[in-house]
Amino acid sequence: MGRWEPNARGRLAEAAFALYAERGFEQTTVAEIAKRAGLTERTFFRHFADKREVLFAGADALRELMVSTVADAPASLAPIDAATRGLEAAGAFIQDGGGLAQQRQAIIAASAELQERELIKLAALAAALADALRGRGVEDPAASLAAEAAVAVFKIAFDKWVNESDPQDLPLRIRESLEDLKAVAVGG
Amino acid sequence: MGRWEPNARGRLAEAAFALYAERGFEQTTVAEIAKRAGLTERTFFRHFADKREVLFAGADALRELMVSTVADAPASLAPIDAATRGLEAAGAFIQDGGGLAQQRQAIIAASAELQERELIKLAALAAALADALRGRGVEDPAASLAAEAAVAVFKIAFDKWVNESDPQDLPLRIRESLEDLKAVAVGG
DNA sequence: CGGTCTGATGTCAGTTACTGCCATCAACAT
DNA sequence: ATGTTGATGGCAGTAACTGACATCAGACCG
Repeated sequence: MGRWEPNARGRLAEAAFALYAERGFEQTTVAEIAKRAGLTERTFFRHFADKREVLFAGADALRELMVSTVADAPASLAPIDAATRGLEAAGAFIQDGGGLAQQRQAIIAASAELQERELIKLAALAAALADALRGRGVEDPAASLAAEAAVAVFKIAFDKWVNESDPQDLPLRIRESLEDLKAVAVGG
Repeated sequence: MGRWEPNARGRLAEAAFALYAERGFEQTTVAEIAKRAGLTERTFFRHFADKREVLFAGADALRELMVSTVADAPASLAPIDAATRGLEAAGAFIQDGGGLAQQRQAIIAASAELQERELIKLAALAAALADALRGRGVEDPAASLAAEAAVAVFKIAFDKWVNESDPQDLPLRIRESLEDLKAVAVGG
């Protein structure tokens, strides 16, 4: 047996998640999280850059999944459709999380601070998607606009999906929202 | 002469702006801002909710301008075009700010914290635009999608404009970006 | 003219997020 | 055995905020 219980990071994340859900993000102190995980405040900050970041630990992996999906999408696809393939892949992943996304969303929805962090993660996602599109030979501003539009589609689709009583097919909601956007964009 | 120098709020904003520009946002303390304005830290927090908010004091007025412009736009306009009218009005206002927008943007671009705040202001803007569109009889999800797409257009257009050596016609850039988005959206 | 009230500010103590620095000590390598 | 390493603890310090109370010029009132 090691000197310490294993998986300190996981225990911290679990404790934080539980406490944020119970009392809300602002009403939870890092000291409480650490105590619940059997660790100290200092150790929390060695594993997570700040009190918010613990809820966004998976964002990098999700972004990489989206980027590689876009990179591997058929070259025949238009930029907006290629970007949406990335969203669908992420959507399928999120959906298989066993309700974690819903709990996480409830926590975030209750805190303006957490919404700020969520938004900057989505902005980073848009930037990464734009990069991936440029890698497919799409020029700016089309690449940036397609990426931003795709993220908007994702936001709307996720919001619809997460508020369903029994969230089912997120990739489908994404495709639906993309069609809605196309209809809206032709507009006048 | 009054008991205190007049316009405490304005002096605080000016001091904050100058210090953020000189040393950067994170390297500036609220105590320094207050001292430069001839006031105390406590007074700063009576005028501004937090250290970031001082840079976003005008956001409400800008949002109201956009919302009322959308509400007053010709009923014949498609949702995305009505929303863009709101953006153009805001763009004209920003452009008349005498270079303030450029300085402000340079400060924000240098700080992740400030970018987070900027993004949540833009999200609030999208929500307000969606409301205004619903007031025009546009149903969801078209209202939300048009609003999100419009804000994406604004982001791209503003970014292009602010990085020009001699920023000229922001409303024009917005119209150009809207056309680009329409071209991108028809896609596949 | 004198009293009272108000609103903007000051003062101060307290909480909490976060950081830097050094100590500890099991596990591992040599 | 001995040295090194890596994850953790402990502790002091900074700075963003917050709540409670004091102050006092000017307005208002009689």
